[in-house]
Amino acid sequence: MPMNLRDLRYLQALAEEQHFGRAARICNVSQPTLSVQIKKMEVDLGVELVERSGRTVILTDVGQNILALAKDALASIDHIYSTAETARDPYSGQLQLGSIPTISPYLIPQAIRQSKAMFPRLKLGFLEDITERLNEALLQGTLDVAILATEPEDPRLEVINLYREPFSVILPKEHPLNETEDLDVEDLTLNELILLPEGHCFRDQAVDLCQFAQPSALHEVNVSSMETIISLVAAGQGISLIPSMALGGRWNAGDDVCVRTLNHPNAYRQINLTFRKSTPKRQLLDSLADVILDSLPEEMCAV
Amino acid sequence: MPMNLRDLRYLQALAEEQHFGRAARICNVSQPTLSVQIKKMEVDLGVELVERSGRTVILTDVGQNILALAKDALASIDHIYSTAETARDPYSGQLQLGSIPTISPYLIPQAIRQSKAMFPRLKLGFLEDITERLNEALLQGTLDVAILATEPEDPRLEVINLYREPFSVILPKEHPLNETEDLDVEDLTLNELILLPEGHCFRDQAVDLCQFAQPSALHEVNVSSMETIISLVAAGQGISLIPSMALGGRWNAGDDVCVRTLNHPNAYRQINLTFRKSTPKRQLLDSLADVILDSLPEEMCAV
DNA sequence: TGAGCATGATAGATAATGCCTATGAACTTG
DNA sequence: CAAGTTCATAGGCATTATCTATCATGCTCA
Repeated sequence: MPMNLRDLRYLQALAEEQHFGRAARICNVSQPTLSVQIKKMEVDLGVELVERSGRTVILTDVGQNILALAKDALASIDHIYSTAETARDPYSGQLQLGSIPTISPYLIPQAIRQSKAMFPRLKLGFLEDITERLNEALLQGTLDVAILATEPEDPRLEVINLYREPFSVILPKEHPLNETEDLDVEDLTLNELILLPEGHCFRDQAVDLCQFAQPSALHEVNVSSMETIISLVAAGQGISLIPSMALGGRWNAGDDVCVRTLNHPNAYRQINLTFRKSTPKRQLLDSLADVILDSLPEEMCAV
Repeated sequence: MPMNLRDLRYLQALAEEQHFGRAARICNVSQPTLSVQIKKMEVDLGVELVERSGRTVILTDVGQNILALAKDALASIDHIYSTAETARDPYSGQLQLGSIPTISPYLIPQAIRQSKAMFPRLKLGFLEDITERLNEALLQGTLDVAILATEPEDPRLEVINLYREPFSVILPKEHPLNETEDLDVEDLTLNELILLPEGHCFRDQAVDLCQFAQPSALHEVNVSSMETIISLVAAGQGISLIPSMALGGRWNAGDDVCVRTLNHPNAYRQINLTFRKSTPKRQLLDSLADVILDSLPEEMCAV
């Protein structure tokens, strides 16, 4: 009586529910069935997987370790089914797409609309989060692809380049810098600059670009969207760097903010699709890249 | 009829043998059994896994992809059993140990002898190769631990520091440099130096240390062991850098070579144990590190 | 303290699944 | 074209998972 994938699912459910009856219901089997199978695993492996002492069912240390491996195995199995589905029709199945907050509002709506038109059989899921957590989700398999502005560090990940997005400086209407001809990085002073909080890759890139002596002395503003920052600038609270697409159409709008370009060769970020090298959806992702590039505004230059 | 771990093993055997009958024999089942189960997988997944056309059985593209995932799943299952065994007795089971050529001859024999004494229930396997392939084997799960002189790049790997091993310069008996008081890095000239070929981390570290303007102009010698290099130096063919342990007892031996220390703060390498963060054998590895340190010659300083 | 309830373990019957032997079909080869 | 390989199919058998019913344990609260 060797171990079985079903048993691993039972173990996973039991760990989540901490309750034999509920776990069994989730697995659509009776409680004795689940109890017997767990017991069988314990005999087979020669270790105790769950502590039945007291009211709550808890996994033992070994149980925890084995559960982690069980999840790996089950993830591989899920990938097998997903691979098969993708092979039957590369443009069908599930695709979980992630994106960072400084990209999603300006790119995702159109991209999703276009994708639905181009890939009608595809079930598209979406998740917004910061780069670090999106990378984790990619590696874990929760996500199939993410739109990011940084190169992946993990060797299991790969990219398709999409486009370069220039950085723009935004200033209040009445700001003295509006008089200067060419706007330089040195003109952006540390105590005027409003940036997104830690964790956002755009903040790191802006700080990198400006090469502040004491970046830790930056005025902290706890905002979570570029839109809020634009409002703050419009209200005369400071100046900011923003990715060009966050401007929407406001290139020289009659708003309360002025938009200026920055005189620096590295004042841009490279946007790309990041995904697992081992993904079976490579063909779909190539097409997705095309679709995204098609939905770009004129100002962005594909690279 | 959901997929089964046994089915995955059948698929693996079939891919290896490219023959239903032989694959079945390896799996200890009859040929029809294997045929039926493969067929069932194909129906379940809705894709063709093997091409039966002609004399040879070949996996389809999808089959190849799915096989790779199947191997991942099976590896996780193996790890589950290994984890259970390790939990029953941390000092039992299998341990696959790897090491690079510039370490193994001087460390492994004693280390293995001591380990066998300290962990009598442990089945110890050994593999010598260059760093790159050992790292791959670690990630793939073929290897449990490797003794390396470089920090791992992959985030899934972790280290236990063992000791610092100084570099020594070896010179022929009659070499002019034997007259100089303090031996400096600059004294080692590019056209005299004999190093191991590309791929050996010790070569890279030696080149790094010397900071040659044109490292590509190095005189190439296709030797595969430090011992050969020592012989070449003894024969007056050049000079070399070697890790101290490669000297054995020959610190100031009556050989044909002179051993000198190098006047440079970075003239050493950090030796450590590298292993998967997720290993269940952490406790054993900590003990193994102690055993290895105990078996070191006096000159090495544990760090 | 003891009845009642919740929870997991056990037992025996039943259904599903995988396996084997025997045999058939297709293709290769001499 | 006949013989030999090789894989697929069929039908019976054995194993295994599952179910319902029931028991054992321990907690809760009057």
